[in-house]
Amino acid sequence: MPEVKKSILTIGERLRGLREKANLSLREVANNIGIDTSLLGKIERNERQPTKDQLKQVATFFEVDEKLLIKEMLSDQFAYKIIEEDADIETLKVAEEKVEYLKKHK
Amino acid sequence: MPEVKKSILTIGERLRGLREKANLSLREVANNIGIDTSLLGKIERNERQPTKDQLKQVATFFEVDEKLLIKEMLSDQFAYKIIEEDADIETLKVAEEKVEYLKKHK
DNA sequence: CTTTTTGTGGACAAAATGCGTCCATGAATT
DNA sequence: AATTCATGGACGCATTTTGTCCACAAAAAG
Repeated sequence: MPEVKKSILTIGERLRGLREKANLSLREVANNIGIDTSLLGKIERNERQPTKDQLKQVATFFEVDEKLLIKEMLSDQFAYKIIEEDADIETLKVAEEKVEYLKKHK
Repeated sequence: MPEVKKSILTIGERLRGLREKANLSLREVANNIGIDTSLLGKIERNERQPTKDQLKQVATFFEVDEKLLIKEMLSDQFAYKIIEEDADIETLKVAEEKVEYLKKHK
């Protein structure tokens, strides 16, 4: 039973990975999802954040789960925020509790 | 040994709690920390987000730990984002991994 | 060696987001 | 009645972020 290597990737790195695995140029992908070449490049370098719609397009194009991409992106945002604010990592656990609490109490 | 009741509070609710426990009006607190009465009210109702500076002022005024307030605020933001995007709660765990990863690899 | 393709990046306009203020209103307090 | 208090809408303003255009350099293709 082979070990699954679980790599930590930013959303940009993941998108670039998908594109390179498919051996496509920025322009080819950008055209297909209807955005500027330069913009896609920036997204892959995490200089721009993909909109929900762009993520959806990419997901369909590469046939990957959109929810997964969203998870990748949000976790990026959270992680950067924690580091940027020099906040305790426990903040994320508190957030978990709050989510559960909020889901229970409407 | 008494159980400590651990309540789930938003940053706004917590600030309001502090103020009401001290029996002060919005204006009294707002004047002291140098912001508009209406703004403080909105902050307590989570209609506005306190800036870092405002949080610091509040912390000194009520003599509470500033870091704690920040944690309260950030976890709010994360939780609301998760719910708003209808994202998996596991997103927060991924974020944790990323924080640890980023801290290790500079 | 020249031409084309590819990715990067800067500058900038446009759009979006969010803060803070002013003011009106209604409820509560005195 | 008069004052204090909290709420909330409307709006200006500043900051942030998106998206585009264009130029440039490296790499690939011919």
